[in-house]
Amino acid sequence: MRETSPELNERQREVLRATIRQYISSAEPVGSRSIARKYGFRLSSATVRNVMADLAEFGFLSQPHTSAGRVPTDLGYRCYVDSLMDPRPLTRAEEHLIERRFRPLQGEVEELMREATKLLSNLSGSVGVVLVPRMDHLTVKRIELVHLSADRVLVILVTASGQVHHKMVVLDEVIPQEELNRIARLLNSLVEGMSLSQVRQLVVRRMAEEKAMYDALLRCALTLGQKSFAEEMEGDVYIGGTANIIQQPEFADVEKMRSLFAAFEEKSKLVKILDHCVAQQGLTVIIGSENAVWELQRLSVVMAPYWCGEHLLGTLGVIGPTRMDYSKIVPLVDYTATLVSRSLSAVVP
Amino acid sequence: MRETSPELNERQREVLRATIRQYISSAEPVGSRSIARKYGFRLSSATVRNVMADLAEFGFLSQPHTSAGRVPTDLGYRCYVDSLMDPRPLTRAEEHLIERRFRPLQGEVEELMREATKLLSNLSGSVGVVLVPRMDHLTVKRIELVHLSADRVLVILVTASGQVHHKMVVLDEVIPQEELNRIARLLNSLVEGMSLSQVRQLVVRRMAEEKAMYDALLRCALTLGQKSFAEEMEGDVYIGGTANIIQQPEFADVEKMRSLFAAFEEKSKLVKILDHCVAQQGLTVIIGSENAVWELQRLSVVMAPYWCGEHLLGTLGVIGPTRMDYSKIVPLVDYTATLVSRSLSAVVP
DNA sequence: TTTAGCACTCTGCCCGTGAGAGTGCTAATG
DNA sequence: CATTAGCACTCTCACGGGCAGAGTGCTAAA
Repeated sequence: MRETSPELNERQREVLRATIRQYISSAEPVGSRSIARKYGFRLSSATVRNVMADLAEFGFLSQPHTSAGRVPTDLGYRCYVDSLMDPRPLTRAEEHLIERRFRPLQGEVEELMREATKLLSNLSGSVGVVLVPRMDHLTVKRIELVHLSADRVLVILVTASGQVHHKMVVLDEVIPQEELNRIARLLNSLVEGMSLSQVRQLVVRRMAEEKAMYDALLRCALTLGQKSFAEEMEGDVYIGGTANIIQQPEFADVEKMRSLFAAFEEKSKLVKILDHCVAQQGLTVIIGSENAVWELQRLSVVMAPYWCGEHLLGTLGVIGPTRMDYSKIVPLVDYTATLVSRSLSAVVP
Repeated sequence: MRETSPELNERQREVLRATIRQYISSAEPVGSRSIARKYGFRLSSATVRNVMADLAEFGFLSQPHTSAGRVPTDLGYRCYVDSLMDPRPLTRAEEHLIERRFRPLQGEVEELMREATKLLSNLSGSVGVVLVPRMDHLTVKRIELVHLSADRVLVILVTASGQVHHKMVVLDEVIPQEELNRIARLLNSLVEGMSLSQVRQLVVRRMAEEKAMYDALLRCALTLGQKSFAEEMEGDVYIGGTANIIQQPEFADVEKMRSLFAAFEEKSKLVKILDHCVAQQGLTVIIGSENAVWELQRLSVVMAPYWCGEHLLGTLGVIGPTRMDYSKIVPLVDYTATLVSRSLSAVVP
């Protein structure tokens, strides 16, 4: 791989584009003849052969073995995605399909996420994922406390976007439900509208102020708050359409596939990718070996962030073989992210 | 298949048992020689051969082709599970492992379920599932109402076992949070301690009594209750270790595998099995073609119910190839169900 | 009733062969 | 000088024969 990839002339670009398109649809090494024919006979196979040899030397194409056709490298795909492909926008029908499926889910956040993975996987033929990252900048709508048993309290947190999280907290002392209600009221008046990270700061700060300690109720509230929100809430991952990836010819290798599915189950692995992807604030394509997670080395990821109002909430997208149809999937992910953002933002006025 | 399977003599039983054991561990057709050798030379291969021919005629064994070894049929496994195998109890170490992993999860129901699928899949080498069926007979601990936006209210339901469910309800009128709090208090006083199906009945009955309609608050409460609990809450399914099943040699067929994974994603399919399984009130083994869901025809299911107090909550178990190690997995599922029940029952005193 | 022996069958593997696809190189062409 | 036609070469893959191995079923002997 070279530091500055050499700029290609028009013909080289044409040949590379045609080769990759062909390979994406056929999954088989493509020879010079079939490319030459695609050109409408304007070039002979021999010429194309020469061009392809150049492209192979640049590192955009490779041969499985001498005297086989050419296959795109990750670098080739990168070039294709960055400057060669022309995105094929969704059809009206597809847009309507997506819209129709999202419409009835206004405010049902979990359902919305699940539906998004389904849509993404169905329309792309790959795996759809939706990532809800650490929720530090979600705003708190309300906190409820429910007395479960002697020393156990269930803390329920509702965010402005309608998500519900709960956590069980074990207390040192027994607090009856009546008292819990008072504490909840106090807690709500303190934190409503704040982001979670602000809440965490607030709790720490107020705990430090010793004068707070004279108010038993406040002390209780702060202790509870600390126990509930001390640790960062880890992100959630929705995933759908894993069955799709089994068919892909690149997954004949059973062991590769096993480790891939194991990775899908281990959510933390997927959150890793997210971090890489939230950094850039727009649609991102990660191709094969560019991926930090080794189980995904043979896969590509197309992800786009989605928003709730002006808060970045998470990212969603598609995981599939590097040989995926980028020109179709990129607009799909883009549009889905837009619609999910719109749905989420509609709830908080 | 015969109506009354012929009772086998001791030798036939011995041979069948040895054959199935051998096949379970090797996954290859087993010949008469290897069985004869296992016997400690008490029988010649020729004799075993005759016995196996009988067993094949009875339908307990079959041959992939003439002059190959024998393979157990579903009927053969059935016989093995019912009367041939001797369950191999968990080792102390395994029991402790399970106990240790469950102990810190007292009351964290969702976590407990997830951990159970992990344990089941790890220790069995197959897929672990936990099914929480329609929750009609869960008792209500508390209901909370949170005002989300103008006409949207989030209804949060906490069960006695510590599960949290929520649902968004769209109202015809705007109800401020203050009012919601009053409604919630009323609702709680009405339904605390009832089962969900009782709540549903109550709401219907009270709605019918016209006199209730004069009390605006009560009317609101009932309307809300109806909207929240009208439809049966469908069961939830936790599933883990799907990666395990990929390695199994019986899943070389890609299309079979794809449809299987699609079935795993479609939870409703799995709930079907549950129904079949809750009917019998103990540990159940469903073998291959006995299964009603066609995607699972080549698989076996070992499931056991678990309880919260004296209420049957759901079932959990293992899905794997028919060639699974029943004598180990049956005790595993049994013990796991016992421990999950104990954990769940510990919360509600 | 059990066992030894034997002929038979079916699979899986190795290996050589040949067709097919595609390349790289060279020389001819516009 | 870029392009093309031609050709020898290489590599894969599918096919088929041959062979070893495993296992059976049957028969006859113990």
